Amino acid sequence: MSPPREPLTRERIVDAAVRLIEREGVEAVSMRRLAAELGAGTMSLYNHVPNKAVLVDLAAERIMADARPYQVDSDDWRDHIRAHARAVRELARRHPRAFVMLATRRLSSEAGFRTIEAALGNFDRAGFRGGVAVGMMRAMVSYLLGTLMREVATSPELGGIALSPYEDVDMSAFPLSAGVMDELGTYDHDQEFEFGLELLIAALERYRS
Amino acid sequence: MSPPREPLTRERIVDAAVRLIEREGVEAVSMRRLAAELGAGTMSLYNHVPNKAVLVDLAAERIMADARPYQVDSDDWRDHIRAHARAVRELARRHPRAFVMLATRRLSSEAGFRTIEAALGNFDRAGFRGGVAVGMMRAMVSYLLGTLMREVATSPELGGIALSPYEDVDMSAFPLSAGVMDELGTYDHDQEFEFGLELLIAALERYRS
DNA sequence: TCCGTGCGACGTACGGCGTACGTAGGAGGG
DNA sequence: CCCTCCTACGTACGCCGTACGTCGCACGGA
Repeated sequence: MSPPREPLTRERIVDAAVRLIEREGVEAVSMRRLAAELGAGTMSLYNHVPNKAVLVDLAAERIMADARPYQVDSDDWRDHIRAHARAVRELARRHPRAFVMLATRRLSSEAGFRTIEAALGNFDRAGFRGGVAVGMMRAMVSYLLGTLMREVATSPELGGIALSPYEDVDMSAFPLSAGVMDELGTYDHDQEFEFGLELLIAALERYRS
Repeated sequence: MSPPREPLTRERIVDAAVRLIEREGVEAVSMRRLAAELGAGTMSLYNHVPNKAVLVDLAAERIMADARPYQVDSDDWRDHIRAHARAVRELARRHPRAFVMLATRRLSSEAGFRTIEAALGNFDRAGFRGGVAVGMMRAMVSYLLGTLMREVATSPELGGIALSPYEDVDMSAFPLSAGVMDELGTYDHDQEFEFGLELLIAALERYRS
């Protein structure tokens, strides 16, 4: 009568963790809850995973592995940078609840270097080498990290702010803000992402000449 | 004999929370620990603060209030933007353990609009108005958020990574990375911050013409 | 002076957490 | 047939946030 329970596996545990993270965020993950979701005893998990921290690490890695290498058929370095940036954004949008966690975490050396190498390749194509290329890559990473954190934080489908922020503030003290109140109160993430991206690319172009 | 205990106050509680956050980070804050630090019973705190979440909010606000308006004597819009950016960085460096929390949190409308208004003023000086100015401000905020998160996360004095990351990775697969291994393994936050900042300013200049 | 009355401090208790530790049962090899 | 080892699991400890009830004290009015 007892259905032969699927045996516990690191695989199955990490899967469950990833699902839970994507559904309710990292803070919802607990060993007890995970075990319950798997129909197992809490402590059984510890036969496959040393502790919660590395379980979360494993889940983060699994999600990271969902980053697909970008595809682009162009010789223009700008198109490569655009495609790379958009691929990162795609990852963030596929896993909004996990993104902050991913961004905070140190990536595994292997995957990390794959990304770094690709980025360096793009800057190389643009004519940037050595320390300058590293600096540009880091500036780009910073911008991506920042916009995407903001985008994820303001996406309404996960409790992000709706606002309009001018509840009980005396706007007469802030004339410039008042003049762009409509723009301040709304987000067009597609357009904003592209705007910032083009801004940075323009800066690189200018740096070249 | 008993020294007349200083009475509990919202003020004193928030102070203790701020100190604890700056010393050990938000995750170290607990009502029990805070009470112990104040020589009071745990539940006494609830006479002055409705729950932990708003206590942390209050602490965040108090830290935020430490943001000093920047000073600069120049008519050049670039200098204003530089000064503003550096002021934000100063705040992050004064409160590294709290910065991620601050960045994640929604700022109080009043302080928020003061910052926004100042930023819009700088873009106005540069000749940018309306939606374009808002877009630029957001791009700038994204960059600041990103670099400073990275800077704080990699600052060694709070458990940031030391690395050199090439533990057991086969570097021959990543020739470009291998070529800049020294640069990848070290951070000069001052220089990197300024580099990215100048990059963005250059982009704005180019956009103007 | 005495008596409410109200407020701040505190203890207890509940349900949750991560996990150290001990145990039990079954599978596989000698 | 027995021994070993691996996996699953229960119990327990020390944390957490906080609902709730109580107690003592200061203060105002009679």
